[in-house]
Amino acid sequence: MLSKEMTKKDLFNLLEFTDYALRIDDKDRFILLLNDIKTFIPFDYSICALGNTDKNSSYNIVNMVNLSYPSEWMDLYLNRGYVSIDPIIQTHFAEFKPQIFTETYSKTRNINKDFVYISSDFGLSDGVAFGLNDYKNNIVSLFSFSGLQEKPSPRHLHFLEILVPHLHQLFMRLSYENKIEKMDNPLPNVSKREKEVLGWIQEGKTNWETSMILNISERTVKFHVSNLIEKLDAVSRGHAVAKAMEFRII
Amino acid sequence: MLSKEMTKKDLFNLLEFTDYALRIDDKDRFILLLNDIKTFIPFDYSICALGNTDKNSSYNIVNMVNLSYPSEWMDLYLNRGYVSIDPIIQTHFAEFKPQIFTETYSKTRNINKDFVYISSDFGLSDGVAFGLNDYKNNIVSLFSFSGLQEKPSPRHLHFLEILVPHLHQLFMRLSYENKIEKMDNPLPNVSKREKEVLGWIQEGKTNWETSMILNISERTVKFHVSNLIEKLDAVSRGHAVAKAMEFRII
DNA sequence: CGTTCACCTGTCCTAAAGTACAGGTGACAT
DNA sequence: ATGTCACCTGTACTTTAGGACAGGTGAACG
Repeated sequence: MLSKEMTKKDLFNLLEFTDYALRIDDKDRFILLLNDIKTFIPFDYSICALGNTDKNSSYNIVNMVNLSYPSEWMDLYLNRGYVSIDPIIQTHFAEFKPQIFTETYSKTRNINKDFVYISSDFGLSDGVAFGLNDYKNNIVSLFSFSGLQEKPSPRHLHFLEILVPHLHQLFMRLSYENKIEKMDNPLPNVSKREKEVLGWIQEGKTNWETSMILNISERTVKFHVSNLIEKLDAVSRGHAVAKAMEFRII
Repeated sequence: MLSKEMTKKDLFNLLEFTDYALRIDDKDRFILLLNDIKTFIPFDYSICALGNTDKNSSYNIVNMVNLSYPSEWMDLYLNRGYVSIDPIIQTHFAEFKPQIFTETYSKTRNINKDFVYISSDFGLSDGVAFGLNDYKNNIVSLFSFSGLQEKPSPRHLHFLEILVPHLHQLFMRLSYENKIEKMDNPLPNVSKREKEVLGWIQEGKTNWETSMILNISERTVKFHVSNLIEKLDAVSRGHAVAKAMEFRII
């Protein structure tokens, strides 16, 4: 698959890109990196999402990072529930292969005309969508680049083929580390003292032991634990620790 | 840093390498990948390790994967505690930069002659050591390639400079996911039923609720919980869940 | 100056968790 | 055939946890 159209400089740039992808550790730099793809493929808008796929072959988007899609379009998209009629999304989670928007649109029957017209109005008429399927964890990523300044060429697709696995891994890593907030799922706001208490619960300390360690009364520890259980929407201290660990609060 | 000595084919191979590194998901393939580095740099022996560094600038090796170092040498190395006198290790965790064995040896004062002679007997007289420092998590990786068939050239070092970050990330990921067993820390052997119970504790269920779910008596649930607490070296159900999550048993 | 919020403390009571001791079964391997 | 192991169950008892009350302080902010 060593394409002749790729220059040595291209390959070097790609290699540098993969190196950056390893080192990035926050959402902001992730966004900058995604923007850098413009040096390979000229596009105006991009967005990426992680979707959970479960056994009954349905999906739900758990994470979405909008880089540059117009906010008016995003509002429309989310409010009108376009996520459930978007042919790109549907095809992505069903067939799971790279797509060129226009090709998918022309293949899709019963397509929602409004969706196509309005997206076209926003300059999103053509684009490419790529992603990876992590079968082990039932997670699918989707990277969408739209507002292309030229028709997607095999060279562009080849670039994406190389880049997307790195983007996928990076996106997964940042999501897993809660560097990217989940949709409709803001992290619980746990205070400093509560985290301390949580830490000692995690170590298996009883309320009394924790009270001795922190030099406060046992009652106060119980108070913090109660608040933690409520904040974390848990039913017991053990549950609270488990959820806090899931959220990577501790 | 686009070296002229690098051919287009080299860059392409490196790019393919980075792609493989993303997809690997078990220790065996990790070892195969490390072995593939021979196509870039000819060596006979290699080994890699992860070390924990704490505040007081000491270190301790937590993970080690020996690919091809002679087992007799490894036995000697571990039994005689060479890890604490090995100049390569000491320099790695102190100065933290790529090393060429012979250079480090010549710079090191009070060097243990036995160590150098014996390692030389095993054909490990020259080699290169690379690694990355994850300051955020206080984890350092070390990749050591020895028994070089030629003197390490700038080209070789450049290859490693590109490869090592990918190896580091892969090694970290597999260790984190417990795909690579920790040294002297075998994973507790938790039975299937115990895992079920553990899962429900994690969900915050009480013993009685769990007994209803699993169709067994509450006493039996308590029995399993007790065994879990013992196996996981915990002091309470909450602690057991926390430890199980750390070990990635659940 | 009132409001909000993190933090702290108390009593009383019930529901869980956890421990000690003492058993039983069936599967599978040496 | 004896042993090991995952799995299951019981009674009786002590310790913890957690909820329902009802308060307190000091710091920050508008």
